[in-house]
Amino acid sequence: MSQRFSETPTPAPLAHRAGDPMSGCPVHQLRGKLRKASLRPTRQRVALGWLLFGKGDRHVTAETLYEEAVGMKVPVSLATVYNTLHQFTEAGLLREIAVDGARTYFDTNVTHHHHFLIEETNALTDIPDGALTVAGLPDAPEGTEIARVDVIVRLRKAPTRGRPGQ
Amino acid sequence: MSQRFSETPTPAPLAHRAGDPMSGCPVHQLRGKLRKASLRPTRQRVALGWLLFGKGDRHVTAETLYEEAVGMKVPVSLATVYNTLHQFTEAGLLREIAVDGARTYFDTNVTHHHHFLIEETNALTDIPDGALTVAGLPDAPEGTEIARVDVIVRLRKAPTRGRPGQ
DNA sequence: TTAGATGCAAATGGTTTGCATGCGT
DNA sequence: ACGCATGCAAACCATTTGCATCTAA
Repeated sequence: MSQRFSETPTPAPLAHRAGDPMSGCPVHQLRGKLRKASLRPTRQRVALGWLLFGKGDRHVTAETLYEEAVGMKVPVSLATVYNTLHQFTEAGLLREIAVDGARTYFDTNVTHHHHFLIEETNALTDIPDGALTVAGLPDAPEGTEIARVDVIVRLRKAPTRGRPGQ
Repeated sequence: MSQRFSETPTPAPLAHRAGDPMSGCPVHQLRGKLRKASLRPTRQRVALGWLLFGKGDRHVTAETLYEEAVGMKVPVSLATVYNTLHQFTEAGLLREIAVDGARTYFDTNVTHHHHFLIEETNALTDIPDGALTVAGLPDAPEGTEIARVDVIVRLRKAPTRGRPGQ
């Protein structure tokens, strides 16, 4: 829900009004964001950025975002979506998450947090920050340091109780 | 290090002497294991089982195991390795782990435990059981229950200190 | 103008699948 | 002998890459 652009000084975050990705002032913020990351604010990068950062925390795959862009009449190719997602990730604007062997997810929430994974649909959700902590981490093997701790809570449909299982 | 065949009544686990996968009595245990899982103890299943369970806890990929088998002169095809790994997993003899978007790992340690992932080499290690615990799990979204909690501790090479970084 | 970005299509790499043959029971 | 298991090669799918074209600066 809350935006987490820890680096954006401007009080108003990106969300402005949904609609034409090219209108309004938030686009300027976006262009700034991109510039700061040494990424030219091209048409497709701005459009994808708009889709990604314009409506709160999201978990997308390349395919997902591509179809969304196509649906919004944004002219972009799948290859560019992949490129852009990776460039955004390198720039720290996105976080890459690999939970199942197949798809790769990108999370617009780059703060430290963990995830629910609904096993049936492969849907990914943020675990509300706060409570969850990992205790008793053993020390990293020598010569290494801990880069990150990822917790995936795998959810399955609860056992048939009131309603018939599907 | 320790074997974890909680269901095997025999005191001596599988390890016997490394060498011909077809010799000795441990093979009988293996055949029994397979039978119990309704898997015909065929030459390649027994051989792969031997490779997997004959030397303590392991993390393999299909490719890894395939090459090991080929190296041991075990006649097996890659497709069969994939099949076998999945069948063993369904039978509860292996645990499947997806940490990066690419390969899938299989862990011979099916007890509840977590993993180190060395980012540079993509090597996977068990985190010594015990200390590590996850606290403050939020309740699962309605209609779902927690199937499993996976913790991946990503390690990166420690910052250059004594010796030059590579 | 010019370096960098995009689009397309072909290449890649891990994994799966179909079907003829082989082997455990 | 029967039927599942195996092997091979082709199919698959997400992702990457090469290269010609385009575009932001």
